[in-house]
Amino acid sequence: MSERDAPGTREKLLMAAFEEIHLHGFQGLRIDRLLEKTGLTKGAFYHHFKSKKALGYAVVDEVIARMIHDLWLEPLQQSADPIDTIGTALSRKTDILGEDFVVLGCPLNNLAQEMSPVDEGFRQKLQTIFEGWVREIGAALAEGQKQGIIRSDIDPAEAALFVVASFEGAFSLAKNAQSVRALEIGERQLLRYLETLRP
Amino acid sequence: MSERDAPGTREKLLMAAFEEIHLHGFQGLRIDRLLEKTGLTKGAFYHHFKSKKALGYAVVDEVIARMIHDLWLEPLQQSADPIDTIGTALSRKTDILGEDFVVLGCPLNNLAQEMSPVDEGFRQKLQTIFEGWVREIGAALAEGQKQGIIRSDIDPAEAALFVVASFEGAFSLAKNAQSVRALEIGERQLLRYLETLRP
DNA sequence: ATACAAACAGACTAGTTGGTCTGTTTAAAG
DNA sequence: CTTTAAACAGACCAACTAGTCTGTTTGTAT
Repeated sequence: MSERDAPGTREKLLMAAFEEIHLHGFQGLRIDRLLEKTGLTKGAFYHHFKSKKALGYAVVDEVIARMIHDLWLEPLQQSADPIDTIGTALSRKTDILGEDFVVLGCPLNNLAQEMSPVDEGFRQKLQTIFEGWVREIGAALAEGQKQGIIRSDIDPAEAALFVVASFEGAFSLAKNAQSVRALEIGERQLLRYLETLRP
Repeated sequence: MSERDAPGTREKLLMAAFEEIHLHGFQGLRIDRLLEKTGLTKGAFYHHFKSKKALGYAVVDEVIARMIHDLWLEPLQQSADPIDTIGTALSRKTDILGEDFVVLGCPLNNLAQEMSPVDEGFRQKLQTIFEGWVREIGAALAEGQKQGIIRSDIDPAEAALFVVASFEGAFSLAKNAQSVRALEIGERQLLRYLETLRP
């Protein structure tokens, strides 16, 4: 148990920063509060991160990107039926994340809404994540078309974007209403839409 | 042409504040920049508004609420076919508002995402607007059911929430992508969903 | 004309916050 | 055991910004 643990300290700052950003947004993130929360000091922080913005970028690259990957992209990889996979991915959200998490909004979309007009670097990083997300769903739908379990007259890329858009929209409404209800309704109606993609 | 025009000055501040909030968010709104933009001074501002927050509340109540009303609620009132009305309302957005407006995001959703976790007063005001919006679409769909032009086995309230959620979600993606494309795709797929509500 | 209150003008203040800078401690190599 | 650089500690700084406060101007009622 060494007192000095560079990778551990960095990770602690990253995770605490993710929580604080989820709670207050990036601009609402206070370095002092972060240090109080982690029990660290300015010296430690600025040793690991060049600036507050650099911390934000790291949260996007290392925390949020991985989260989307684990919850959405990974399950879609080995999937027989994309519609089923999306359906279970959707319904699992509320269970895994919990109501307290949900009413804070989607971390990806929160940051995108807040920072994309303010900082081009944030925007590009977040856009990359969105694009990858849509691309993978689109690919899964296209694969479904090949297998004949999805109608051939729909555009997989457009349908994929709609899935992400609807999900994020319902998440937004849930956040503002401070209730998971909107997200649940959104999921139900989104599944209804997805079923219309079957032959 | 009087120099002193209280209602005019207030209106000028309101509209400029709306633009600045649309550009930078409420927390990114700078009073000094607002005054520079309007050619007014601190004295004028704090004569008309008790605080920055009071200005924000006024923008929500008087600018954003009216905007939703004019673009969504009004058209739905005298409407024979709600699905058609929603469809034209959707497609008109890009035309009326223009690309420059669209890539800044939906003013309502922007503010909701930013402020609902930060300030309960904002959250409640914005929630009231969202609820009214969903309620009116739901009422139009229910009326459509009565007339037999919409399936009776769907829940109008849930479908209405999904319409708003999808629209806002697509708007969000468009904002982050800095392109109207996502919004157009979202509209197209949303219309596809809406058509499945017909008998 | 005069009084008076509303409508401003603008210098100044106080609190906040990201970032810096000097100095100290730990770990690991030689 | 020394040495050296990474890993901290924490006081301090400088910039920014909402809000205040005193004073001035304008419209208007009497």
